[in-house]
Amino acid sequence: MRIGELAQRSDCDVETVRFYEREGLLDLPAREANGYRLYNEAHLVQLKFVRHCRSLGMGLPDVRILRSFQANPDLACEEINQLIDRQIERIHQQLDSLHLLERQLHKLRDTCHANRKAGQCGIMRNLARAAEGGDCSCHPPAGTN
Amino acid sequence: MRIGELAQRSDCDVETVRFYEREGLLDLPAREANGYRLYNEAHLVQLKFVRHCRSLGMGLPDVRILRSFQANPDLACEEINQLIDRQIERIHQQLDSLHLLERQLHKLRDTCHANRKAGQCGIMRNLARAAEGGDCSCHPPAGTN
DNA sequence: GAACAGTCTTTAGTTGGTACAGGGTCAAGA
DNA sequence: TCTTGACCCTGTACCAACTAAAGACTGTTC
Repeated sequence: MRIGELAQRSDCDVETVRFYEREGLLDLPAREANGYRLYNEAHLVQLKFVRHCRSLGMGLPDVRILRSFQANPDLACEEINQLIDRQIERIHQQLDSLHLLERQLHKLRDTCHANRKAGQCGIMRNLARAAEGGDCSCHPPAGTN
Repeated sequence: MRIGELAQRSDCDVETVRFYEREGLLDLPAREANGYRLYNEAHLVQLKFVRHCRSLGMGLPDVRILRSFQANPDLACEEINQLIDRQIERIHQQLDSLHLLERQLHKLRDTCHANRKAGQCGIMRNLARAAEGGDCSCHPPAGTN
């Protein structure tokens, strides 16, 4: 199949396929006489594998590592487990900081509901107060929660 | 004060200050005879304002908008409220997708605890099965939860 | 033969900075 | 006077993971 069909069957952009090829995440395809890339079912499986890993939030270096484990199935899988554990840890940290951010934004939002002039807006006053070194609603000093 | 002091007092990198200047987020400073930038306290407040907004996850275009409201305090603040509401909505969406990701990664992780060969590793087999079009533990078909 | 879809390579843009390279400035110490 | 070291300057390249576009070629269809 050509690149368009491969991309369509893997729900992936044509440009992205070429990008993965450059990044060494897909085996090089054969070429037709006119230079067009020619893929087989194995390429489709490879590409779906990469997309699946990406959908789990893995970076391309990690995907590359997992691909090397596929190529060498006799290696011990401990590194695979650690790799997944690192993803989980990363997600946890992101969740923590996003939860904090959510609280901060809600506190800030609660300082203005009316439709006032910007100079009287509680949100703007909060942001300005913080910039001048004072306390803001979104980042209250410890113990004031 | 010079750029080094400004950066240090705002807990910000010198390069970042110059970057914000290029991006139009800081008023242009005066220059000493030798070309060094010369800042005043107003610049420090501006910079802290920008950093505070960034710490709330806002993008630079949104910070630019808030700065324009500071410059025009007579404008209606409705747009400010909407801007904050957009941040909150964005955070909510990120939280949702991260929660989903977390569940998926935990399910995947649960398929291998032993130290096996990569070819027998439940994680690798799951990822490979998904790439071949089958069901994986991390993305179970609807209703199989 | 002309339109149009598909493909090719190469290059640049995205976000919010970070990191040089290669040079100038200035005060303190030998 | 020379040198060291800290600071500053501009301009450019780099990061992730694509995305888009320029400019050219191929292939099918009417």
